[in-house]
Parts: sequence; structure tokens; C-alpha cells
Amino acid sequence: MVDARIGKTRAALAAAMLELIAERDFSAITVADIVAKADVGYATFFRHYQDKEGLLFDAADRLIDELLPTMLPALRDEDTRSASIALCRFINDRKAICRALFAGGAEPQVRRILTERSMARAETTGLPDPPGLPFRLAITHSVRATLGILAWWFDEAPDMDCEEVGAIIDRLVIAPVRKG
Amino acid sequence: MVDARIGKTRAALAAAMLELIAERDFSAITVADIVAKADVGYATFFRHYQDKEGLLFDAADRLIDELLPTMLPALRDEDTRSASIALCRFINDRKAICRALFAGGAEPQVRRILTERSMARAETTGLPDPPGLPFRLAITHSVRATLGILAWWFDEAPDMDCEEVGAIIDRLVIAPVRKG
DNA sequence: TAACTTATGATATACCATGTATCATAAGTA
DNA sequence: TACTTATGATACATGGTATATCATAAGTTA
Repeated sequence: MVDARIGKTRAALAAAMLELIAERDFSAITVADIVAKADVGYATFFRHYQDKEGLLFDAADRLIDELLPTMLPALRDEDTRSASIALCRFINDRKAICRALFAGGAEPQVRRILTERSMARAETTGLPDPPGLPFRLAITHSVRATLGILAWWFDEAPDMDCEEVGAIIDRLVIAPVRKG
Repeated sequence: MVDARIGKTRAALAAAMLELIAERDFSAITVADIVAKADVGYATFFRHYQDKEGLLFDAADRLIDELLPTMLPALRDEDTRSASIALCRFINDRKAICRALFAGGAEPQVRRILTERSMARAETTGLPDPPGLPFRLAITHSVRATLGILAWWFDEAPDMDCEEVGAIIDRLVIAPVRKG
């Protein structure tokens, strides 16, 4: 059996990182900040992760695994609006971590991971080519624009409900990509 | 009269920074890198700028001053496609610096400046409210999505001409924001 | 041209964050 | 209970930031 201390330490580090990333820019967070908030020794951090990006990617990877199956139907199904609203509901149910990863100072790094994995998944699951648009542009633009709208939702319109935000994403992002 | 050495030093620093930002991520560039390429003493850098972001913002500010009058007509005029193509022509004529500032590792910082100044200018010049969209969302989304498409153009489709890219920006960004 | 002002280069220095190494100890496993 | 090992504390090397100082060279002014 794996040592229980490992999971405990990693969970403490991840929780501390998410708290900090919600407060300030990712680049302004130091390893010393993270271990202080996690109540973990400084050297211990590097026994688990190569650097603070390693910790970030670990947390982001797990979220993206869950997120992808919810995200891609909007680019495949007929009812794009329902798919967009479903995406917003998924996000809304995991607001804390999504806010930290998508709207915090780590957005560029997380977006890169999400874009790459979306492309890989879109290729293997045979996503239909968007009419009149290069495939890679369609993906990068969809991911970037969607994350931007979600960040706006978190930061400037937290009371807006999933249906409204989903409709906005459908209008501003999904529909223009899908329709020729 | 102002000392000619000042302008010479600042020009050398700006040119060096633009070269470096085109090569690698902004966060991976050190002040020592900049002064080495500019052939300027290390301490001299801090006599002109507080830090490397200060130098970046100085260059970005001057470009944005020129850019804003070309960018906003797309959100005001009737012929949005022509305005989008005009924007691409403007960018194409200043490809080196635009690529460095918009598609390099400093994109988040430059985007923040551009978004703020777009909002300020849109308010003072009385931009028509986008139908069914909060004003701030319309601006942040337009800026973010446009910069994303430009970055894709620079990095993955450098041979595409201004008319094609302008049409894409019009279809993916401007038209969805303008039409209710 | 000469006298001045000042921006610069070189150097030294303090500070902080990263990342590694070591060792005693405490926690978990068998 | 005996073991394995993850941890905390500490020390240390490295590298980037930022400031201070001083002689010099460059530019300005008379």
C-alpha cells in the first residue's frame, strides 16, 4: 500500500496553491508561500514536484480530464446552446477550482494544456471540420474565447446564471465557429 | 535641450527587448539579457525603467496609441468586414513589433493595457452598446479573441493575407458581438 | 574652444527565490 | 514490535533583482 503521508502532503500543497492562485498572479507566488500555507517543509515540495508549474499542471490535468467530455459536444452536437449551458453548469459545480485555474494568474499555462488536449481528443473522436476555418484555429479560438467569457463571469458577473452565460458562449463562440 | 544619450539608450533597450520577446517567453528574459543585447550597462537599465515590465509597457503604449483608432471602427461602423481587414493591414505593416507584443510571452500584460484603453476610448467616443451584451464583456471578449486570432496568424499561418484574416476576425469576433 | 553638466560603465553589495544535500525524527507499514 | 520511508530543519550553491558609488566619457552651454 502507498504511504498515506504522500497523499496528505500533496493535497495540502494543491489546496494551498489554489487558495494563492485565487489571490494573486501565478508568477507572483513563491514556493515558500505555498509551503507556508500548506504547513509543509520547503524541501518537501521538491520531493513531489519539479517546480510550482508541476504542481499547477497536476491539478489542471485532473480537472481537464473531467472537463473535456463536457466541452467538446458543443463543437459536435446539433443543439449547441444546450451543450454550452451544460458546460456552464459543470463549471458552476466546481467554481472554486475552475476560478483558480481559468480566471487566475495561471490562465495562460492552463489554457495551453486545455488547448493541446482538446486538439488531441478532437482528432481521435473525429470532430467534424468547421466550415471555412482551419482546424487548429477553430480549437484555439474556441478554448481561448470560452475561457475569457468564463473569467468575465467569475470576476464581473458572478450572479449571472448558467443559462445566460451558456447562451452568451453559444452566441459569441460556438455558433460563429460552427456556421459557415 | 534633452540629452541625446537618453534617447539612444532607451531606443537600444527597446530594440533589444523586442528581439528577445520574439525569441522566447517574456518571463524567461532577464534584465541582463536585455542590456547585453543592447550593449548597455546593467545599472543603466534601472535609471530608465523600474523593471522589465516598465520597458515593455512603454513600447506597448506607443503602439496602442496608433492602434486604437484602427481597431475601434470595427465595433462602430457599418462595414465591419472592411474595418477588420484594415486592422489586419495595420498589423501587417508593423508585423515585428505586433508579433512581439501580441503573440509573445507578454501577451497577458499587453492585452490588459489594450483592454483598459479600449474601454476608456469606447466610453469617450460614444460607442453604441452591443445588443444583448454587457459593455465590458463585449470589449474584453473582442480584444482577447482578436489577439488570439492574430497570434494564430503569426505563428501558424504567416502566409495568409490580410483579406482572409480580416474576414475570419469579422466572422468569429466582430459580427457575433454586433448582431443581436 | 573651453567649462560645465550629466548619463554612462564598472564594480561592489544586499537581498530574495530556486533547487539540492544531509540527517535526525516521526509517521506509516508489515 | 521492527522495519521502512516521508518529513522537517538546516545549510548551501546558484542566479536574478535592485541599489549605491565613483571615475569617465559624452553631450550641452557659454
